Amino acid sequence: MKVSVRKREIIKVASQLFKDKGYNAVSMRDIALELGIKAASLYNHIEGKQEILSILVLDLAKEFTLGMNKIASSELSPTQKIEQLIEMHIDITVTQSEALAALNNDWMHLEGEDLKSFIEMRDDYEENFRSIIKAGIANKEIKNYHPEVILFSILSTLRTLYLWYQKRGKLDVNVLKKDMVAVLLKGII
Amino acid sequence: MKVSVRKREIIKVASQLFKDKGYNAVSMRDIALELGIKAASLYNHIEGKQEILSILVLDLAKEFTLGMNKIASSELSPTQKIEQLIEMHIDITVTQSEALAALNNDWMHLEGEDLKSFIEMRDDYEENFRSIIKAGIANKEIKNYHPEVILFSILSTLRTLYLWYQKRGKLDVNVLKKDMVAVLLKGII
DNA sequence: GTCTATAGGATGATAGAC
DNA sequence: GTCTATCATCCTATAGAC
Repeated sequence: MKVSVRKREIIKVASQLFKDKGYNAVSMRDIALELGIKAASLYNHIEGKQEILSILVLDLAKEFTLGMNKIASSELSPTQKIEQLIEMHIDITVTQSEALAALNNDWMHLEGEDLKSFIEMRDDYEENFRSIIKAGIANKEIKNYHPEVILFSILSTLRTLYLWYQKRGKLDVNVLKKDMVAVLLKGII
Repeated sequence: MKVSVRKREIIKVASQLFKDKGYNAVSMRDIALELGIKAASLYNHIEGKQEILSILVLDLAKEFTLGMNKIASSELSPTQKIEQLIEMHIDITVTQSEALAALNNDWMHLEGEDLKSFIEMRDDYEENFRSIIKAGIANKEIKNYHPEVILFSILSTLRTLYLWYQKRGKLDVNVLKKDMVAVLLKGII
């Protein structure tokens, strides 16, 4: 799995364009133009447009899966696990917001096995998160609301954080983590 | 502003396709196929593909703007205003999830004045929401966290609710409102 | 590693018959 | 109101020269 410098450049440039306009609205010519070369030259480094999307989405999905597995299998309490998950999402948002945009918005344009394996990873991730919440409710650490409402409320905030962090990016990451954990866990009133 | 029955059918079918695949991945031929006619026939009812997107996104944006203006200018407390906003989002999610998907994911494919007026409505909406939160903090009704974190956390949950409601759609709307208001306002622990 | 040239197909939209 | 036929343009990708 060695990836050349040029290939990494292509993926990076493409991810920035995907973030703004979406996978389908970005052409190989757009990507090439940004790199100062012709579209045909891209094919010396990558197999095609699909490969760029697969790398972006699947690499990040694997990173989320690894992080979740580590946290889920730890000895922490449910609440502490959720705190760790929130912090993981914030760290990934700060360092990989472009790939996160592709994962959120363009995963449906994956094809074949790539699409299947993405959906499987996403479903596993949600199932792990759901189990942590349910353990917390059983535990009395977490209030007895509908677990799906809790899961959705936290996940949707974390998943779209990238949209907002770029605009309000001046906010210190540690302040963000502290306030975000507090708002999501303890509410606002 | 009279809209023919056929035109409404076209917009409805298109919105369902846009929701699944995104504006750019849906062709006029796809829309026509779903209606059992040829792509060229669509142009007797609509100006073009762009018009479908404009109607979907701008009509819904205007509905949000109206709802916000009514709530913001009421005599309710900041917390009560936020409750009303949450309920409004849930009602719109339940009745217009396809248009909501377009508003969330495809607004950037609007052009010219339509794009400008959408962005203006969206910014106004957020500014109104922000003011309500700040009034609540000044009021001591709402805890003194970073207002942007509170705003983002609530808005991102409400904006992506349509993604989740379709999957877990069996949940009763009133149960959803009750639990969602509680989770967002009072937290989970 | 980049180029030019081009294949082969999809796209949004129009003209004009029925 | 729908059709067939078609245009002009864009798209991803390949072949082969340099």
